[in-house]
Amino acid sequence: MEHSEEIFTILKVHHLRLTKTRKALIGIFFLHETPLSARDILRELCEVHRAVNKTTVYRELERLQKIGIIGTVRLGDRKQYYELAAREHHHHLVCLKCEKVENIMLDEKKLKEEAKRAAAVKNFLTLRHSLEFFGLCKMCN
Amino acid sequence: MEHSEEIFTILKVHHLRLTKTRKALIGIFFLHETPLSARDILRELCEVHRAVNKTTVYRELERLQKIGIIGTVRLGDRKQYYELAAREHHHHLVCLKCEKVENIMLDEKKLKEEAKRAAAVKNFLTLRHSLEFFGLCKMCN
DNA sequence: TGACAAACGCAACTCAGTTGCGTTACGATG
DNA sequence: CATCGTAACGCAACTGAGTTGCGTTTGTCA
Repeated sequence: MEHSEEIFTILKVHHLRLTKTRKALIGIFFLHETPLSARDILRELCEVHRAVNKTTVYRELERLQKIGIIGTVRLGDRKQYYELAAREHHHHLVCLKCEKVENIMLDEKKLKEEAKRAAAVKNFLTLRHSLEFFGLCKMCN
Repeated sequence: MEHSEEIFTILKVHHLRLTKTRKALIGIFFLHETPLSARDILRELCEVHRAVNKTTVYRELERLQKIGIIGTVRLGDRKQYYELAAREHHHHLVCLKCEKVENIMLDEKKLKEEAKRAAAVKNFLTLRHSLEFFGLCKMCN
């Protein structure tokens, strides 16, 4: 949790207070390197911290996203998942059996060139992309 | 709708009857080349055809998916989208402003190699992937 | 034409996320 | 240290996508 300090200053800049809930919530993100759902976070907050309302969690996630501390991903189901934005750009391997998620780093140069070329034909300006892989993890295949 | 005939034989093989609703629903997919949500389909069915219940639409979509006539995609929101599986493998450009969706074809050779290499390290067996691009379309930028 | 299974409609439900509103508490200022 | 404004909070009620159970209707085949 050595990066917490700089996060706390980011919060200050945005006039966000350092409440117990917020501190605990940010702490949780440092304990996991794969994306978490609102439900995951709510459960973990209530277990290790104290009872927190789901509305608070959703509002907090929205705020942290807005100031760029966390980012969101979709992993095939209808939930939204959240992870620290500071981590290096990566993609996800999602196991269809046990639902475990792993991160992978890809050399995307070729993909980006190709995507740029294809999108340019349609006059489309790409701002971001989502790329996830679904299959069977080490334990499940 | 020239491909309808072969679809009808696929239905027969799977003991699926040729009901008015089913025929109309399949017809709708031939009228659109970009993915449709259940709500889109329900609306269009009720407009051009007749009142259909949403449960029927969801069950129908599930059946057509099971026998491989349609496939599903996620486009960033929490809805599921459906499109004809027979179409060539492609990806989507999603406009963040007007929400319009366009298809693009990509040469994925390099991406596939790279993904295979990265996944192999984790002993992960990739079965499918999702790759969508988000940005601004021709009209919106 | 009758019978049987597939298909259907309806109502009630789940699950993720949102909204309105009244209350609590952080932290800046005096 | 007291106070005051606003950020943060909890609660209850809501929305929107999708699901389930069950009783009724309708294709299809003998």
